[in-house]
Amino acid sequence: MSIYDTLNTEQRKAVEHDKGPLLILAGAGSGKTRVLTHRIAYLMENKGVNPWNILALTFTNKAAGEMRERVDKIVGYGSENIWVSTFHSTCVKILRRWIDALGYDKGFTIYDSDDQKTLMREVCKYLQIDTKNMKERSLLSVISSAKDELVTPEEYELRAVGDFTKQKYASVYKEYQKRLKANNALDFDDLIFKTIELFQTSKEALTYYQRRFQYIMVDEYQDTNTAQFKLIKLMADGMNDNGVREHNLCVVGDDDQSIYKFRGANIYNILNFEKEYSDAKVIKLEQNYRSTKRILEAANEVIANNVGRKDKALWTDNGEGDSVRFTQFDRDIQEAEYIVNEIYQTVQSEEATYQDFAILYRTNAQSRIFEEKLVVKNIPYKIIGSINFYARKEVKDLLSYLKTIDNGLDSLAVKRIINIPKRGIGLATIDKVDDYAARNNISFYEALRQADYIPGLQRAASKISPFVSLIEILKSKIAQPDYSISNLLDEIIEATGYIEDLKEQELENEDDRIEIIGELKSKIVAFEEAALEPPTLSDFLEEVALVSDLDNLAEDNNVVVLMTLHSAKGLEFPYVYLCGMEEGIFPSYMSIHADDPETEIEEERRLCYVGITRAMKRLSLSACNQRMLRGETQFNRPSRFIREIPRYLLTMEQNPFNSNPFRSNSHASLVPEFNNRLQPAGVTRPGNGYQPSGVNYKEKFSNSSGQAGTLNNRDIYAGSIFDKNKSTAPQPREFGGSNLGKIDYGIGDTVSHIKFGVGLVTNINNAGKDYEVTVDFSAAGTKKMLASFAKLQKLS
DNA sequence: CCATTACACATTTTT
DNA sequence: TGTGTAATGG
Repeated sequence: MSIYDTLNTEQRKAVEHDKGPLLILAGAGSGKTRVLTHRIAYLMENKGVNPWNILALTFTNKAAGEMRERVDKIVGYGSENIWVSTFHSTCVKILRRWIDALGYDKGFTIYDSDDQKTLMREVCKYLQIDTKNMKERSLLSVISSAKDELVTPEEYELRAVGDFTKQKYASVYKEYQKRLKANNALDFDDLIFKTIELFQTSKEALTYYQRRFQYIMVDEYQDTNTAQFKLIKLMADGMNDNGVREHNLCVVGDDDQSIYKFRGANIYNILNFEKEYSDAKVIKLEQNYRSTKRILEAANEVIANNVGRKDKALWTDNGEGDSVRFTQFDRDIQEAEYIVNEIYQTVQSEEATYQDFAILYRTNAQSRIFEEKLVVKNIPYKIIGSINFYARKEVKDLLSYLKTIDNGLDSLAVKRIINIPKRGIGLATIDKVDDYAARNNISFYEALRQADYIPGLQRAASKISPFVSLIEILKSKIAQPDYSISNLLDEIIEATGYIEDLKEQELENEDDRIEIIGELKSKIVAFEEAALEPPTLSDFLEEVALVSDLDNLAEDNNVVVLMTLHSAKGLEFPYVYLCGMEEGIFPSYMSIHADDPETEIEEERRLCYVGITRAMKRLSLSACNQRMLRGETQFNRPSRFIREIPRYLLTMEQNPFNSNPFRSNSHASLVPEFNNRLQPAGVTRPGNGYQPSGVNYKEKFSNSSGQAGTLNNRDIYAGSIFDKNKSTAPQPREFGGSNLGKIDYGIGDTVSHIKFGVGLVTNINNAGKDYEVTVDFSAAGTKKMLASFAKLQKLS
């Protein structure tokens, strides 16, 4: 029995396809990762393909990591030579080696969206652009789209002739790009763009990678943009050793799960793949292994409302399963309370554990209310997205120190920290230094070093020099062999008094912030420990630039996860709650009122399809008649997507709280007209006659009835089965983290530290809200550390 | 230079 | 509602 015996016919066909372009249309849950990994194994084992010649591209680190793991498992020897990584890190790897051909330094830094915005603010200031009319974000998205479409600033300028606005954009784009280069920095889009530029500039580089990557595989192909496609095409266009162009390009995707058009994903990459490669073979994977029949049929019915999709019919051998449930609540708080309570009950009954549940919503703003209820119920949870760990203030500050030490050319980082903690260096000073730097064509940091010569600085210069010496000292430390990145971080925190400064500011969530610094430290230590050779500071900063918190999902084990539908793509959960199924929320107000609502609604529908197909066992949909949005109450009708699910698949629940008898009547008009088929039909797709009205219920309701204004929380909660008084409980943000305030060891105890190993506690001082612990480590000597920070484990 | 306050603003966002 | 930026006065 071979590993390929477990594949179905189509999967097997895909796995055994070895030469020439291949498009795999893989429906949700059809085992596409399995196919990719098995195909890699097959190529190596049966076709003698050298692992060195295989490239597998994904969009997320998580996907790359999972594929790597699975490939390692089934391939065995030689798997480490297979190049499995994300588009962006692939490009970084290539650029680190060759980018000097484009006039950049190989030690370039990568700017995240925050950095981009800061840089854009500088650009706007310089070009005297009123950011009230042209917002940084929209300018950045113009530039991003240009880069996605491979339009250079020069080309953009040429195309802008005669169009005032576009000319403005062109000058912004030009200046922005100029400054990136001056900072020796690339933004995310540049990583792709510059790699293509490299390939077009250096024949040597292109040929090198074409020869190397004889077999290319691309996951989530529907999400590729024009630039990414160009990149793939360039690499896949090489000749093999016999001078033949084989185009051994295998792309896997699902046009129904294309949900990133707003970010430049070009759906025609997948729809027109066969036109681009006329000899392409197409294989459809239509058997779903994930969901029950009912869930899958609901998904199929919804997505069938889209036109212009590749014809597909997902089916499953799984059981019928429970019926899909749609629950209508009066208010958003009830929705949250009900769902959280149900999760609690289900776990109590030992039917499931917390990690089996996902709460999915359209916008991040919807998470808050669930978080409140989860805290009250003491249920461990994790919110994905909203604020990226690496986007937190404290983390950005400390990383900016590391960046400054690593690459003085990154002026953004230097400017960020020059007055953190406060050194009495203000905007006026920074402007003067900036001026001087620009005039002398040197970097901001270099200008700081020459502060004494900058005219008009007198007093400020004396404040600058200690900062420069500090950075120089730290630079010399990290240059020493055996001096680790975590040592450096400690040194930075100590030398700058960062934590003390944080405490002095007396911010309300001080503990959280300190905990976050501890987390950063752990991440650095973990990174250092995972590396085979001691990693450089640049290595670490690069890693940081390319990770998101979705990547760390596996770290927290038994928690309920909350995330947007976008973040949920590629994941699966036994129990899925799809909440906020309301017109104006999902589909979003923006899509309903877009210039081209048809297209935008289709993207929302694909998002809905993604959401539904995340569920394995049970799917619960819910909507609320009224919800608080940005401080005002909104009244929304249930989502059109609910109506697109045939009635026979759904169990309807009306306001299970049923606390206020008159309410259920007053809202009778909110019950959607359903696709009233009571029996399954064949391959039907009747238009159900529904016309998107685009009219928010808010108008209708407030015109026809004044009741809304007379209701308050008390009315709704009267007779509630839940205790409303609990909702004011204190709110820890996440579980499993800090033990702040209590430590389980004392003087004389033996403890272990993640890095320093085992040691004896010799002293403990009460340092405000934290403890300063002195430990005598057998290997590392005596160290003083903050308890919240060091995460010491008691051994005896 | 820094703290306070007023004000605008708010889809989704793998990297 | 709640956050992050711009304007203001000390």
